[in-house]
Amino acid sequence: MKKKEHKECMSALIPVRDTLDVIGGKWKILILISIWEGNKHFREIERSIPKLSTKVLSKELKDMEENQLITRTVLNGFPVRTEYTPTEHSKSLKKVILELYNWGVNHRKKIFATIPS
Amino acid sequence: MKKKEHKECMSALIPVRDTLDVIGGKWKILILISIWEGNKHFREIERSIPKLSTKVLSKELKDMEENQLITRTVLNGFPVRTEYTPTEHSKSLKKVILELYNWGVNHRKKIFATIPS
DNA sequence: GATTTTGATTACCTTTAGGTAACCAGTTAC
DNA sequence: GTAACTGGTTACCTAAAGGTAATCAAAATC
Repeated sequence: MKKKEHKECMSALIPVRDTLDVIGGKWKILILISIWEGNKHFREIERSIPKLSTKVLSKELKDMEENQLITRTVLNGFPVRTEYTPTEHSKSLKKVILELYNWGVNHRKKIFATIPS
Repeated sequence: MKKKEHKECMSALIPVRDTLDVIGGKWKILILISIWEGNKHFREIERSIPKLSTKVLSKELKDMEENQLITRTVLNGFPVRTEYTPTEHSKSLKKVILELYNWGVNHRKKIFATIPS
């Protein structure tokens, strides 16, 4: 028997990994949506997402700022307020999330159509 | 100052989570692509993906079978062989992955265009 | 003057994902 | 008979993600 052949997997998957890193994790999409919906302040965003802790929110907001999904502005006022606003770039994610949503809906149909057989 | 308003985030995000669970993780997409490319046997798939261990492959193949992305067939022969083949359902993921890829490519452009300023 | 609100940071713990290596039975080639 | 192939399983360990709770300063409210 001759040696089995196998094809090597290409690593042009880096951009796919990048995208999954940006929107992956338990909270990132929820936080993004909260900001898209108009929540601007730290506590406002925190309270809009049940069970989200300040620590995680703080870390995710930094990540999202680095990834240019949001802009952080410190307003000089008496109780110093910070504003988070979505960038134009962030909005290009809406299409991606919609795609994930559509596939997920269809997948549920497939799975539930087969299990109760 | 009146009580700040904040909007609650909807949880129609379950299908998005589902999709991320199905394609998330370090290896799932690589394994899928390997099978799409024609690799059918356990060791063949394993060798096509550098650094992938048998334990992780074994677990991921089970997950993928449950999610109806692949079909597992045991061929009764002398050295018992097992074949993994992609389902039609799995192919609907190609569009999703392409979408992730496109966004990732564009995201890299954005990020690298800003950092060396 | 004590508490509450603002936007956080820090230390510590738990949970999950993933990695390492040994081992199994059956078969075939050396 | 011994080595290597087939398709896996098991026990153990590490690393990363996430959760809990305390703390911070400055200002406003009670």
